[in-house]
Amino acid sequence: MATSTIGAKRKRQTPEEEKKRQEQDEVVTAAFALSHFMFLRDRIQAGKKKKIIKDDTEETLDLLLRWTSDPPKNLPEATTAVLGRCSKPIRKQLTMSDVKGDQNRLMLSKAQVDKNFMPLFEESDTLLGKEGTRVSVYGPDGKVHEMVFKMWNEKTPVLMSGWNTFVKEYKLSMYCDFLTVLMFRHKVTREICVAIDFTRHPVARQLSERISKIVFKGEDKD
DNA sequence: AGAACACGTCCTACGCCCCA
DNA sequence: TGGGGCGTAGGACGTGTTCT
Repeated sequence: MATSTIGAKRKRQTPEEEKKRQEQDEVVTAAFALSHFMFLRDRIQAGKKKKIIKDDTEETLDLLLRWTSDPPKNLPEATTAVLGRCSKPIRKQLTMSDVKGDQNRLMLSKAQVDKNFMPLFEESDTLLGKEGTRVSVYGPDGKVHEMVFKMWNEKTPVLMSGWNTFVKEYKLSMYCDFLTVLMFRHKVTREICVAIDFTRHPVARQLSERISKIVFKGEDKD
């Protein structure tokens, strides 16, 4: 029941297509409501302890393994038109801090950034500097958003300055939205760019360490 | 001047690894 | 086997900047 956005093209829909789309929207809305309900229930069950109940179910693992084993989807034309040297994609489940309005940042896994993104950087790039690197972020629809990619304390890679707008524009939600983040060099300008797609899954909780490891770190295998 | 926003740092939870 | 140390990711919160 995952709904991906990459490659989605706007075109006039027949009444049947429109009805089908509405049905899909209703399913997604229901998944959202269920996610929110389960999140609140978990927080109540967790009580005073801040411990978060994580999703460690085989259903979720199976769902995500099928998602990550999918062949790469088509990028929007606006992105493929400028696609130069390209990194391996990083996948990530959105967390509370990623979508919190007052944070305006997307935290990425250092291990995956080091492995997948760093080979694209050159000495002239200012990633490790205090100001970070300005990057053009291509959304699922090919629209470009200007953001800053930097390392905090030389250990935490974050995407900021514009991330908040991105979250609002695509109505991203914690836990149920999963990002595919791809870094590449612009074919003409040679600047560092990022392409972000998101896929919505019926997942209501943060993934357990076990599932994260299998699904995300398993991708590191060459 | 106060509110809102953006950014940065610190704290905590958790997993992994090593050693007794 | 289990406990202590360490590293990492996520979340909380403080501070600086901009806006009204």
